[in-house]
Amino acid sequence: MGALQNEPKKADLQLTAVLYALSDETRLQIVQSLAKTPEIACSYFDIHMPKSSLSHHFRVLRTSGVITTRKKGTALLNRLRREDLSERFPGVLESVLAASTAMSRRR
Amino acid sequence: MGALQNEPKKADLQLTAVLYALSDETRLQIVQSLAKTPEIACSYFDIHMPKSSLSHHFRVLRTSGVITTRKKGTALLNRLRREDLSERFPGVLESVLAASTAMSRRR
DNA sequence: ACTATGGTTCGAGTATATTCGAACTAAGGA
DNA sequence: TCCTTAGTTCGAATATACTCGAACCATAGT
Repeated sequence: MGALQNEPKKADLQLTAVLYALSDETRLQIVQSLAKTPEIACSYFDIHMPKSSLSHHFRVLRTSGVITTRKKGTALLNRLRREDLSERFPGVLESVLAASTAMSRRR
Repeated sequence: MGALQNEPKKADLQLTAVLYALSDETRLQIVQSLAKTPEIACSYFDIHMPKSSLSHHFRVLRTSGVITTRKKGTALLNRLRREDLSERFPGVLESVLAASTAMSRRR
């Protein structure tokens, strides 16, 4: 509880909040990883960054409604809210994901 | 010149910058208006806000590459960079526009 | 009960954005 | 030439976000 309660319900998703959450390289990187796997723990990312910073970015993603987090033992498993997002904002997550993976492939 | 030179070339468009520019209600409102008309002057919006603030938001849209601005007499005409954006980030602007007009219709 | 793991929260410092008035500039019209 | 229009730029105030160490809190294992 606590962190997991800040997730907005589907009807309360705000487009601007979602776009803001996605407008950051680190968070986009997290979202890309989540797009490849159903559920991942925060610790599973090879993003070199103090855990309090990572936690901050996960919270932004969580409170904006991009991801959902559930407890599994001692870890927190994160999942993209694909269905909710594509119902409320069809194509947004999909196209951002496509564009961002296209960009990271280019480098 | 000056303001109009800050526009990034198509190849230099940054996804995060575009998403950031779109993650604000005022700017989204501007983008929605621009989507309905080919070109509009800044003064043409019924956004009640001091002109220096409006100018700021137009600059964010301009420097991120969402809009392009050209001079026409004493006014500046703004246009959405639809083609550039959909070539670089297919579907992003389109879906954001669709979602945002859907939201503003709801209120 | 102790310890380790995987995270969150707090707090402070720094950086970045937003707001807005005021001064400026360029172009058009009287 | 003077005035107006349409917008930019500057500067300062305020607000918001990011970064990160330190302290904290569950849960799992020993």
